[in-house]
Amino acid sequence: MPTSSAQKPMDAVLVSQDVLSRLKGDILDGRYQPGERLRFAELQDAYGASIGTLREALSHLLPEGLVELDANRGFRAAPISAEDLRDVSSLHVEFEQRAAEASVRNGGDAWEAGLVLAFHRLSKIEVLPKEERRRRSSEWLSAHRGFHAALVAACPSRWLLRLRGQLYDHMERYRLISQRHRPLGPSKRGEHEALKDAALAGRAEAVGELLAAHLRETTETVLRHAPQFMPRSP
Amino acid sequence: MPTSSAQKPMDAVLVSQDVLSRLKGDILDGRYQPGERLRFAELQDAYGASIGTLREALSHLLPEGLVELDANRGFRAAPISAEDLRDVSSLHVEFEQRAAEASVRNGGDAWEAGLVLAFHRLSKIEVLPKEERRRRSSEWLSAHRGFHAALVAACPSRWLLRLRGQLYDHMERYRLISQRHRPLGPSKRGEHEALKDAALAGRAEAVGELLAAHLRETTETVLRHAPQFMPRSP
DNA sequence: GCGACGCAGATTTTCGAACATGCTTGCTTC
DNA sequence: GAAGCAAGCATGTTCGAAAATCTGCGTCGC
Repeated sequence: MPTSSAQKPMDAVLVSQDVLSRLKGDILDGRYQPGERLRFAELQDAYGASIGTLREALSHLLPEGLVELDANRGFRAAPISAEDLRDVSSLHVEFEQRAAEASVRNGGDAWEAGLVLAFHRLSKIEVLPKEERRRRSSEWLSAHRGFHAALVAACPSRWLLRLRGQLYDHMERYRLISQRHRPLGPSKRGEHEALKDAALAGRAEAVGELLAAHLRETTETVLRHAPQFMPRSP
Repeated sequence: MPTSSAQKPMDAVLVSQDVLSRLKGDILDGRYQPGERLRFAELQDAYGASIGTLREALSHLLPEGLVELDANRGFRAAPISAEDLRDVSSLHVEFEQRAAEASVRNGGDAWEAGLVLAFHRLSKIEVLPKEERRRRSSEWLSAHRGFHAALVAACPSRWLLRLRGQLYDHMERYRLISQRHRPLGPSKRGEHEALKDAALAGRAEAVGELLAAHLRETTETVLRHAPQFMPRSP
């Protein structure tokens, strides 16, 4: 059941786009239990859109693998499993690494500026005390996403970026779901800074290795807490 | 403009699913010009479904990258370019190769049976004279898709398979679009047979290499004819 | 003559209601 | 008492029309 969808403003031009981004955010947040049925009546209350519009948004999420549909039984939030997590993670690490290395090798002034800006934004939140960081978690989420996006932004392969994006979403979902069942971990500001510095120094291979380690550690943490929120044993 | 959507029966339980598969097929076929606007009035005539249902199907195609949407201006068939083709192709070759190798190493009896069956179905069409093959191209298309799907079916990574599928679709689109501007090439029955034999013999690496060569050659052919159907120069 | 304004017409976007389907419950029957 | 059936309810699916938006064209003013 949806606790509440925290977002309220619609910056999107289209209602369907607005609903889509809020719905997607809520699924990534774990506001809907994996496997939980997504009933239109509840969705209408939560997002204030008609059934048709909701259907459109859910159909968009279908090929991304965030919801599932069985005929005449409606939509469900996609299930999770340790096996799926390992699958997603291993591909995500690889893609993120490849995209980042290509990005560093290809990046120009605009890319550097974007990276510095994104790091600054993220850093400002990560230096705060743990309590404050927890309160502003949605801000951190957006900044963190922005930083990693900025890092790979100069990758010339549009398709690598697109696929990376899909995998990033699913990893974020696992991360957020697990975070509801464990205390907030320590800030990773140091790792992000090292990433930024190596990237600006043009050390593509170093960036790739730092990134892989950074991501793998996160996956390990999530897997370690898996028994608390996963369907069956890992 | 849609010449005509050849399919007629709806085997799907849901109208929206039926419309989706027909629409997707027609876009892959190049029945809609890349970049062409997809007007609801025409779509209603062609598929006999309401606007809402069509919108649902188009929304599904959005994250797959087969259509694009700009606010209040409707949907368009995704554009194509030589650059995009090279991007899609290089990732597709790699994924197909990795999935196939993993599949061969992992495959059991059911996989072997499926592969033999799929090859048989494909082979029966590919041995026909060129004229006959041209007439039954949609049958060949389905059989060809089935063969390559059977080859990678035993790959244990669901995500590798999913991403491979997305790339396969886009490559098929380029292949079909280019085929409207060039004569039908020679049958590739030999290559498919070699692929099947190597796979059944468990020679994973050989399968990967044969497959990569097989796919790269197709891409080369398409690129060679690119000036005839691509927006600007290759 | 040129540009801005504004009125149709066409098109997209959104909604609410009709229709179909699946599920549950209570009844009947063996 | 249990199995099978049927009616009723809940839910998903599809449609057609209303509201909002854009586009093209003619007109007016400078």
